[in-house]
Amino acid sequence: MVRPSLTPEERRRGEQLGLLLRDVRGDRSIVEVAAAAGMSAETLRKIETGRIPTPAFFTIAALADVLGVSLDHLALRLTPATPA
Amino acid sequence: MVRPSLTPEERRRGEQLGLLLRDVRGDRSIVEVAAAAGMSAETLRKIETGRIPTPAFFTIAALADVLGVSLDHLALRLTPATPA
DNA sequence: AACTATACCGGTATTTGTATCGCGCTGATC
DNA sequence: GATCAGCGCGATACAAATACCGGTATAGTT
Repeated sequence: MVRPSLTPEERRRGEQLGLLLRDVRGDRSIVEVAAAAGMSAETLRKIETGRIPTPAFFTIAALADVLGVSLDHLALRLTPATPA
Repeated sequence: MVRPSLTPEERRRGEQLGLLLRDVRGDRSIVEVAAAAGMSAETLRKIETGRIPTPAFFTIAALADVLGVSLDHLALRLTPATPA
């Protein structure tokens, strides 16, 4: 009747997204990228380390824009099972 | 020093996303699409009507997948000013 | 050694996302 | 005209997203 806790799989998915984003960031600093995407460095750090497993759509969109990656590219690599 | 409230622009952006999604849904029922995307009909309804201005990334990704639209397609039409 | 920059983590605070329930409305069918 | 299904909204409940602060660690510079 309320919002259920995130499943381990959802958390894993968040980790994957984080790893992917971190990889794409490359040498650029967290502070720089976060500022460019209009978010705090803490938030970006948590996203990259998977401690924010289900970030907001526009947050990821801004990041993808700054990092020069396609959203579809990100999503495709992260739609694991999604069974039934 | 805490999480600030959403700006009117962010809310407008959420409305735009909702309109876009509703448009793409076309004739299919909310119930059907929501079920296919793994979410409740209420949630989809709120997203479409802009009452959830900043939905989760994976939620939109699942919807985009079900509706057969590109995430980049959605994001591009919604990155309004984002100046400086 | 002191300083600086970058990164990580834990805690705290507030807003938002998501789910369920209940009520009202409309349209179709009986 | 009563019933039923589907859509919409408001209220309620809890978990999560995001931001800021303080502390810690590591590496590079002077």
